[in-house]
Amino acid sequence: MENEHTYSASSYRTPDGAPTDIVIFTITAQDRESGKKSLPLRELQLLLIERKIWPFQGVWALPGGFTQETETVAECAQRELKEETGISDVRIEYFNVYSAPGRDPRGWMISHAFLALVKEDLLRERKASIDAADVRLFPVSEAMNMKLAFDHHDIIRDALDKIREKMLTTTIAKEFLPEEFTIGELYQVIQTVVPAFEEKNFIRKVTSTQIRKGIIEEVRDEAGKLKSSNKYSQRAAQLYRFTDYEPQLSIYS
Amino acid sequence: MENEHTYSASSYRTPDGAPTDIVIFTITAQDRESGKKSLPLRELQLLLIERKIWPFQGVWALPGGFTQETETVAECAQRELKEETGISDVRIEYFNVYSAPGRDPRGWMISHAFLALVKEDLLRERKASIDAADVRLFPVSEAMNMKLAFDHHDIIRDALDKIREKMLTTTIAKEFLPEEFTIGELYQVIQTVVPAFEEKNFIRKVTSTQIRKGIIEEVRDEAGKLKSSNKYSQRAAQLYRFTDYEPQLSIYS
DNA sequence: AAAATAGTGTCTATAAGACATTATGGT
DNA sequence: ACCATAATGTCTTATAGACACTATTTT
Repeated sequence: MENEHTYSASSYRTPDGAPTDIVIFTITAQDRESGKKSLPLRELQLLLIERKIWPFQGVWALPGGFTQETETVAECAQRELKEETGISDVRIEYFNVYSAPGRDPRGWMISHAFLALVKEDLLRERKASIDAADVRLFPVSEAMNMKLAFDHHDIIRDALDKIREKMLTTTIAKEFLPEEFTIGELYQVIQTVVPAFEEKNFIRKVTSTQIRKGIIEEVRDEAGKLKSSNKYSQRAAQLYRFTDYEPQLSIYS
Repeated sequence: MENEHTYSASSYRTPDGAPTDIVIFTITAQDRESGKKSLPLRELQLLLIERKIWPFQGVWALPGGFTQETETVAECAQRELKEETGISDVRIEYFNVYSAPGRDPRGWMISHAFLALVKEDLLRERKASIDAADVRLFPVSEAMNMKLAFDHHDIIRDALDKIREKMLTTTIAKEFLPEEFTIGELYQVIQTVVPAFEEKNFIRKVTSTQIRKGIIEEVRDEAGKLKSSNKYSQRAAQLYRFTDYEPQLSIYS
């Protein structure tokens, strides 16, 4: 009877680990040197850590680590992110698995890749951990030309494709923006992630077109007066916030 | 020097396996009894196999099996699908990982779930394997009310959400249709997967609207004359085929 | 006044959306 | 003649797309 419950596959070769890798994107904003008020220069960056141990000692890599028996891979990603960079309370999203034989010199490792978009200020809390010599942001274009550990080059490429698609089809732009923002900031964030994006009448589409009307809404103060900001420009710009509405896209309607 | 290369994590607990599960959807078409020509009744179905061994002996489950060290999880899914059901040359797509502790009584198993959409006739080649007492199609609504092995209920629910989304945002409808099809068939396939889908002027949108114009094209015979079919109706309907064009959707443009 | 960003007016072509109407050919 | 499905006509309103123009406030 007990023999019936013997799991025959247990005598097979089993994986040597189920690691997670986390691709953290952020958009940095840097004020331009000209004394005048103007939109800051924005750049898409990602977070890497320098490996202190074999394999790929001294090489930059994505944060991540090994899943434990008592947690899901998503919980592992949250935990490792906290341990290695000090970042917590971030919405991370699973996007792919990497299982090519030989991808990890330590053995048979099937890695689960997550991505997260965080506001720049959250990264100020980052710290070097005992496992990493250093933690740093790199511009995405620079990271793609660096030597990276494992197949992290592929993982970053896939993550980038994914957020480009999501930037245009969902409201993830909000992950990069403050609660209240101007149309100019929103436009700039979209273009930072998707450089090819260009819409001549952007302000009209996003505010007055029927199907998109609900995505963002004007911010008003306690008295009900429209709230604006002249942080980036001489003329004050109307502030907006995202609503909870997520438009449903379709190629057939 | 050699000690430096010792993988310290190798002394940790490692997973007991990296299985794959494959959700195969098909749409069956059944002619209506009325002698007259009319559109067939279509139904979304999925393929399950009955387990012959512990755990969940005698319970219906998704096809799948254990990944080997020499293959990727995607290759495993293709191989297991072939072994258990006889289906090959199908485009399968990875969609999620299932890693909740305790999800598999055999031990710590992190499962990788794939989905595939196949034309009904491909399933005619299916066969019972040595591991499965039986292989059968079930209507999705019926499968969701059955007792299923492991967390396959969750996997199917997620797969269903995924194909509903993809049915409206990509051209996967082609996976369910013959090379040449009528607008009526296309409409019916979309509605079979997404019952809520309804478009009054469907034929016009899909054929004459600028942005969608390139998705499908009219089929012509050798002489260049428009080709039509009266398979489902008295009046012959124009035949169409999908092009290679995949529209890029955006909430901002 | 110049600069920099915000926002509106106006025009044309195209698309959406609703419905009624016509077309075709087998039973 | 009737039926089921295919396809078009017609009308109103909404959106796309282009581009010139006006608005606001700091330097």
